[in-house]
Amino acid sequence: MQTPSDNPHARHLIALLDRATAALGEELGRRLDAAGYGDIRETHGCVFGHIGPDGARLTELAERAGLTKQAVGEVATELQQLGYVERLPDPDDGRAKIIRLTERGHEAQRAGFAILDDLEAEWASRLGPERVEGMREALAELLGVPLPAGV
Amino acid sequence: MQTPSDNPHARHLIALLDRATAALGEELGRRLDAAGYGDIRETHGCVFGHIGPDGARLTELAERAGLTKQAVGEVATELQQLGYVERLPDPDDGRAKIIRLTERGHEAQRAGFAILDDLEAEWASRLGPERVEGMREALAELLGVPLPAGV
DNA sequence: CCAATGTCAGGGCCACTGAAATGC
DNA sequence: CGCATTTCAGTGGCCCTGACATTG
Repeated sequence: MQTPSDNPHARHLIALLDRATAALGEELGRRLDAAGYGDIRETHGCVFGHIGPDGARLTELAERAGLTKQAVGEVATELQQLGYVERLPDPDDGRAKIIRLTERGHEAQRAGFAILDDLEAEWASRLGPERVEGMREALAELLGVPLPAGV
Repeated sequence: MQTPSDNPHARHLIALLDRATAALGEELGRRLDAAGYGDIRETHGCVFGHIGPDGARLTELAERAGLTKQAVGEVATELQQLGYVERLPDPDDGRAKIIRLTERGHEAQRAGFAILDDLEAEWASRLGPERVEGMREALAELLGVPLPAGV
């Protein structure tokens, strides 16, 4: 199954990048499921992936994820019902609410990040660490994402 | 706008790969639009990206794209209405139909591939060709996509 | 009065599952 | 008859635009 390479498009970066993203996403989902987080889907990444220990505002999350406030708000509501986040009034701004991970939310985030680290390590063991790091640096440079010097 | 890097997730390959895919896809759309193909959307790639000069069966396209026959069939119907493909009965198999690019369809496919080549060349000029080729080879190896020796 | 925050309502795109008609 | 190919019908996920109440 999956795309055979009997067509020229298979070599295009957009195809390779897309498939690689999908491969990581699917495996992440599988392992999260196996780890007891079967109710977490890929969409939820717009919250888990951009929220820090102190929580964040909806607007902030939406900006970081490149999505609308409405879209992220819907995800936040779902994660709230699942018990992964809570909404607290912002003491400094009556309009805003702080979206914060619950204890279980923190566990899920750590589990997800750990799985992603594992997957990258598996890639590194297949390709050699330099090639994986070369890819990360190349992508970060292209996208303008600063990678901290120390790792 | 776009994802700031004030969170650890920004360094994860899945985030970088996803953003890179989106960046290429959006720019492809913009340039196709500018080239007079404003009615072609990203979804159409499941046909344009996997169809050869002799056309292909629906089942074949679906397999290559990793989508269901129904999904690709809907795209094919839309592209047919737009005049980019035609459906011909398969002379060897009464059940099947051959989906083939029309003349305009071929032009569009060539235009799209040329734009993707241009975008990759622009990346190469920013990063150095070795780094882009290194990325392509790394991804192809990870995904099991054989890259032809020549090039 | 204007801007920012979050939410409600509605819609569109996309790809899925299920079921059917036809031909091998 | 079993299986492959295509298509019709229905559904759900996901993210959008627009409008609104509330607060800074």
